[in-house]
Amino acid sequence: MLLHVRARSTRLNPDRLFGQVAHRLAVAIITGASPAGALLPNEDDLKGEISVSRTAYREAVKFLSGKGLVEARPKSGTRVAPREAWNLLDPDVLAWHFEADPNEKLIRDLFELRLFVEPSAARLAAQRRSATDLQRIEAAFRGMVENPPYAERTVTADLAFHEAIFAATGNPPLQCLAPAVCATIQWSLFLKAPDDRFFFTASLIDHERVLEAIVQRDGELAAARMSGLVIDSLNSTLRLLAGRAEANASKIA
Amino acid sequence: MLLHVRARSTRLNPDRLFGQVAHRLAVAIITGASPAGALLPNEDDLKGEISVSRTAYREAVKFLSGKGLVEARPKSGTRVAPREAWNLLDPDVLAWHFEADPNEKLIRDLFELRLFVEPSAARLAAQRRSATDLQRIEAAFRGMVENPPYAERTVTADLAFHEAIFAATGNPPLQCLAPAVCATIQWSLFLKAPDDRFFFTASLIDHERVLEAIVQRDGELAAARMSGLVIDSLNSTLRLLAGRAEANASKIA
DNA sequence: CTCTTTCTATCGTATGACTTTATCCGCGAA
DNA sequence: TTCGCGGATAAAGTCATACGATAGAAAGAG
Repeated sequence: MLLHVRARSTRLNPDRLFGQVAHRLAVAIITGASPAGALLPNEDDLKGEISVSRTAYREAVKFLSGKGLVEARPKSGTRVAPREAWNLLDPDVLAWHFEADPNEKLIRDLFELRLFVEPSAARLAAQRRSATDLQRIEAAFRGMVENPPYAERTVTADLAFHEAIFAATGNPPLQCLAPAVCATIQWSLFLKAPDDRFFFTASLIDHERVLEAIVQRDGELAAARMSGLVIDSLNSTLRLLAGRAEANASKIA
Repeated sequence: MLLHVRARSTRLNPDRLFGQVAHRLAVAIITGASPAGALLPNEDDLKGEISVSRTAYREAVKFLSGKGLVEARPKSGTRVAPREAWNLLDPDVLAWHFEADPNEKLIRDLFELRLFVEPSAARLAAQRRSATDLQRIEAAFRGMVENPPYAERTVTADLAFHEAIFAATGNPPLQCLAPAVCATIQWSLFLKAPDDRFFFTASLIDHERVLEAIVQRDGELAAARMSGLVIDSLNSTLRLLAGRAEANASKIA
């Protein structure tokens, strides 16, 4: 199941050659085609596998090593790092994951993480938001209302809504979780795209209630409502995943 | 105030030349010596500035670009990325931050993040821990008890304690926050090192209470106690920071 | 069988040439 | 004057090649 959900803020330029190499290697690693501890194709041999110079290859490896996916030790070879070392919160790594192996466990784990951080972020946002923070959140919400359900611009607005809340916390390390959260949302919305409007309306109401709490500067209320939003979103996403699994099962039978 | 707290799990090999270059660039960026949007020294010009080949320099840039610190575009040059793009949760970036500019705001923000995620992590750990998970947590706690306060091994055990709790959640994306949490702890312990034993004993009790709740598989209790632990730790760290600021102020006066 | 030496494969670094691309700037048309 | 087009240009990107350093394997000595 290969999905092409483009990451919102990827650091990898796919136009560049090294970027393509990095992408190929990353997908191979994440799918498990190259298991942990496996040696990557030798820097000289790789000419045969993929026609690319050592320079481009090495730069790709450096890029991946920064994300913990590979581990290059002099002379002994470049090895795939153990899964624990991967930076699963990195936007690129997350995007590759969704592309390569978007299993339910990952979705659940990410929603779990959302459930831990987004309500807290909403609380802080309600307490600390500046006027411009609020404008940004409101503008994003309007974008969700004024565009058709599941349209490109609606999704963008949804992501902007959540990102703006993180931004309003004034906590840069916390804000670094925004890309991961957005990637999760984006992927779950992608699943729903062709679905009926019921969830969309419900989600809209959830968002509005969070916004309202932030307007009122009511931190606890904002946190509680954000919890509700995330839980609703998780439930509908899981239902769709179950539907998919069912469809696949019947297709096999 | 340059501190040399070595990061627990850094991906950068300081023995290698490109690693040193990456480090230099990173510190310059994080301190603000190279402000956002600033051009990095030209790939050809840099020969004059630092005596290193283009290859090594480019690999350093690739490494940093993966962490969002810089952004290279043909013709326009390699620029320092805006602060929002930095991955502040990356172990390397965090380590550079502590080394370059360990200001109080960052500490507060990181503790805030801890306060959001660690209690939740402790809850999950209590609910889901396996026997081996528990052994790991207990072993770490023993390491804290059996070694002298603020000794190298004690600090390591403290970090291992928190990391083991994250590991016990069985949620890989959540586990990716462990390095950031550990870096925070490590830095705060570094501050306290020469300090009296009162905080240490208090902290030990906090840890023991968390452990106990996890043993009992009481999620809510574990979460509550972890909150207490983090808050205690924050308070003592802030007190020490205040003490430092005072000392500095009186030194100036 | 073990220890030591040698050897080789592989990464790290350096260099120069060439390619691609985005920006700038000037020209000409509307 | 303004706008749009296109070429010049500078900088990053890519490639090929070469050499150094060393980890780990293989071979040899005891």
